[in-house]
Amino acid sequence: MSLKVHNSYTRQKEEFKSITPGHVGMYVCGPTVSGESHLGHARPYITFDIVYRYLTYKGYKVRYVRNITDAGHFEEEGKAAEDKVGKKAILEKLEPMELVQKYTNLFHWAMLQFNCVEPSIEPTATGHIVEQITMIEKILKEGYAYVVNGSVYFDVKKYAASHDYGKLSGRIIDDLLETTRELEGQEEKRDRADFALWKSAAPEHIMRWVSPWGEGFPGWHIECSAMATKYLGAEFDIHGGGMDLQFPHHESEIAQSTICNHHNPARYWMHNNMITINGRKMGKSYNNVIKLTELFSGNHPLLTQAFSPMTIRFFILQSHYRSTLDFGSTALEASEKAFKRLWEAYEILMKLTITATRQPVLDVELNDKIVRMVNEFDEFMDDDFSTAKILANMFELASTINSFKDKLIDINVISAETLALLQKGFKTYLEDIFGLKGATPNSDSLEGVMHLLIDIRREAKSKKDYATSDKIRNQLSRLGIELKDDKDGNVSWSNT
RNA sequence: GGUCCUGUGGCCGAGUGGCUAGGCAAAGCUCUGCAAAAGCUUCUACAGCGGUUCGAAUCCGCUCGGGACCUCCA
Repeated sequence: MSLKVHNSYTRQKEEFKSITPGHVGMYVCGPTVSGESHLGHARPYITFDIVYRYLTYKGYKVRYVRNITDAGHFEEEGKAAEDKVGKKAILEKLEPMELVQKYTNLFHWAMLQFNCVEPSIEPTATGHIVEQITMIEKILKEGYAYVVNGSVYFDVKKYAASHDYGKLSGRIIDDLLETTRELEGQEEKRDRADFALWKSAAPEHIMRWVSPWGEGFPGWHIECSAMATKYLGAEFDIHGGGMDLQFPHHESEIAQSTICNHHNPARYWMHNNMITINGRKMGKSYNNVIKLTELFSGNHPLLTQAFSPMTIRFFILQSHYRSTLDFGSTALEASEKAFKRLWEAYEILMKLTITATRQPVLDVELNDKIVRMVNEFDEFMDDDFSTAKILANMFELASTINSFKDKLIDINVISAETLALLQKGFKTYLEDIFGLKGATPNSDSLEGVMHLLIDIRREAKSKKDYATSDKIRNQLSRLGIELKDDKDGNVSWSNT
């Protein structure tokens, strides 16, 4: 079976073939650590975490590079240059690097909560100023950039004359060149479509570096090109990021890298869609963001309760990464319940064993159905990472699993091989590929206490002392522990 | 204004022209001391109008609605 990936560059699903057999180089645009991450940011990191995990599952050795943007860029190109990081730092009376550190730590904490695998390399923009300057010099030498007042701009018009500028984002170069909209302070640029490779720093600009063109700071797009080139080479396999980065960020990256390295940088461009609220993109400019800390604590007017990182992760997995996903408290509540049910079924599944002592009578139809549905996991995943379809199959299988447990269906009607396949399929997908986790295991002492309480309750019930038995059940419920009377007389329990 | 995406049942969401996605909610039933959990059943939708086709949620056209990008943006 071969993996098919939707390539934004060609707007088609293409068979994935890595440049170096057995190896994959993947670059994903990481966070700008000048503020707290919100729900929208979680999507690419979780999406590409799944991509990374799946490629690994398929046997590839993946070098996953995700940058940290810690260099302050201009707030709005052309306007009085102001350092995003630096400006806020003054307000908060912090060193820029102190601020950067704080939000980097917070970001790492969030990634840990989401159970995202750490990237192989997590380079910072400030740590690669030299590489960026070197790259700009190369572009200048090639004749595709020009210097004005200590700033360097990329000559888009010249590039477009011989290259396909706008292909990735579906932009028409003439439109870009002819757009009548006037922005202030654009006089330096020869053309409106040009973008900065290096910006001369105004005196109040805190973050600044010495360069051949004077003190300044790198343009927004160059860091990704420089770091991707350094760690993945002139041509690598996958470049990922949010759809909103397609233009101008990724388009510019292609232009820079192509001139510098004489190579289209990435074979496959993957873009995740946005998370929306009431149909509108979640973003700072819309003032509708829900920070991850707010999500985890439930401390936000739009939230009815706190939501765990795994609920969020599951929520994201239930849709396809290229579709918009509409956030809502009710939608998250649904995901929370669904995930709980699925995970409990998974735990039950892992404890199931074939118990037949004599030759079992196989239910061929059920066997085949289970085998087919589990085998579809890979099939769906190969089809541009259709995680939602896999979950749909899992829910159908969950009913069967629960029926096995409740003895509504005799476990012995399926073969040991089928059960093993089912167990392996669930484990591999839920844990290894989807990166989901159940609650942290309970301590031995709590297990012991629960055992005792369940025992006392059973005794009370046998004496028809329902006052006592209900008291135990209700008090535990208040503590967030749910008792479940199983069909076979056993009592199981779970933290809610 | 330009470029592009999108409109699925109460809600969230899969959907490659023909076969019930799935989840949550709701209702009924089974089980249960009661409940919860679990299982089973019900709710059969594709914005509107035309067209192509034996057959369309899926292709084409128009209309209406929503959104993204064109500026920092996941």
